[in-house]
Amino acid sequence: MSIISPRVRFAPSPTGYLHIGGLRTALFNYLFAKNQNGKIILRIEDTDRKRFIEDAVANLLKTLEWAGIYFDEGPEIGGESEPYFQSQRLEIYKMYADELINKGKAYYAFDTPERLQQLREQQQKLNQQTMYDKFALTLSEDEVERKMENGETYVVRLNVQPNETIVVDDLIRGKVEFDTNIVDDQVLIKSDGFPTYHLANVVDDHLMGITHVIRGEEWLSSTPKHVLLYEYLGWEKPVFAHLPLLLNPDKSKLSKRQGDVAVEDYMKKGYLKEALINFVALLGWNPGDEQEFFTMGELANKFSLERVHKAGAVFNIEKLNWLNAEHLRSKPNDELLLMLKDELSKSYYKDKVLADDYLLLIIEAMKPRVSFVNEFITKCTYFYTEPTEYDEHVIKKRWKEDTPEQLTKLRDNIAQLDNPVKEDFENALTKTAEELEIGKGKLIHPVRLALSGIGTGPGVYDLLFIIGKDKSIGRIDRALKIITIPKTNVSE
RNA sequence: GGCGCGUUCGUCUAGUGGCUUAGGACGCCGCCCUCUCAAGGCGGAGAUCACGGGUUCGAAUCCCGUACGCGCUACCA
Repeated sequence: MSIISPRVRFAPSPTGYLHIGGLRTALFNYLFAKNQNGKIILRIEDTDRKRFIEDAVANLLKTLEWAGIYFDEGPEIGGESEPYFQSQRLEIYKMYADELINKGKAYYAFDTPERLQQLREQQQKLNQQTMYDKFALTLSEDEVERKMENGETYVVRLNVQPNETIVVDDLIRGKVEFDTNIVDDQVLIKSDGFPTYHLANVVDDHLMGITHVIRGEEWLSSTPKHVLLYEYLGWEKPVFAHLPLLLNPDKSKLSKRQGDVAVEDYMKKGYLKEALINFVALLGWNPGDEQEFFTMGELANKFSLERVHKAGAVFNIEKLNWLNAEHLRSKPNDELLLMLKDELSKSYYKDKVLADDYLLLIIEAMKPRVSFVNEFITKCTYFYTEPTEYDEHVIKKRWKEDTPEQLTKLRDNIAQLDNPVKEDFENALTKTAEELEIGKGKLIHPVRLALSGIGTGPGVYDLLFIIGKDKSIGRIDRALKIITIPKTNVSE
């Protein structure tokens, strides 16, 4: 006898892109499966024909793969529970709907949308829960048969038995009770023959051997319907775990308008998958100790549903940015090189020929100063092109009356260097300062300005070495020509 | 309106009756390091634990109520 290893599923509907909340749900399912040595299945819930979107599935698959979430079974992978598209499982749902009808647990209904609408409005006016009034149950068998023969459109509805209490035992929230008097006779099969989510997800979860249903909290309210379905069909229920929602800064459910919600948006903005995964994992889950930086493997090792908490979490971009920088810094330089080259090929400097060794020097120098890969370019354009203008504030602060003379001297000393390394530049600068009997700062800041055009960045000796002797001299000469001393800088 | 869920620093969170003068992280501020900016190190401000009642010798932690927020309330998922 062996303990049944868990089987979980991620069951998105193909809406065209992967929502960040969907990524979180997928991730928690994935981490749970990995942690428990179980299997994770991808199932496409495409039962809404009105919302069919071309290429949505391909997109979903691509994004999930980018994120590093891999499935044991699903579209393109296959598995013992094929097919994994609900739209290809229509006969199965029909079969179980028939079984429910035969058991008296479901029934045909022929109501017009207009009548349903009216009913709803009436109930709302009376401050009642809006739900179907079981009118179709008053029809005689003959009437039903006649209507069917006439080809009237119909739906199949769940026949909820009144005056019962349904207890949903949720792993995260504990026992949640519902009164069946306010559980609606949910449509199971729509008039187009497609099942609704409620029927399809229960049937598939059972047939696919799903042991744990891990999904967003928005499903908690309809779980009693699912529980009823399991009971009416005589099936064992899975364990339910409803995840807290991801929220906008104003605490409403995370949505467009208030920021990016598609995983692809974050891909495009240059976020690392490692950072996004790490960040999203920490939204609603914590390891119980003080670790914040995680790799996917570490997450899988430590993950447990018991440590998922109940309240919704605001998506806090600042922390994501910090994690992105952390993950970026944790990467080896040769990996960053590949990423930088890719970024470069899409940039203004795409036609520039740059040696790997040169780029590696930039990476080394800029690594602690960037949060995103593209900042290896945008925060230090002076490594790719000569500065054309010089920061006025820096000129005002650092470029004094005697600066040109001092810089010229430094330039001359540098010119004498033969194949200099970083230390040679440092020695040259120290020597110049001594000869001039001035502090090194008098030279350092103007040189930086001349080389980079700005007042911040890596150490000047690094700058000199990376940019190189000849180009450095050229830039100093150019700065000497262009920068004029503002009146306020003239001493006395 | 009905039903359900939730509520600890601005944000993510620790906390499961005494270990808590409520801990950590992001962000913010300061100091150190230092040629600048970062990174790093150190420190600081920041939460009457939504509110009101209980229970208890003792409650952020248990119970009840209220408020607020959110979700669901479709032949969407």
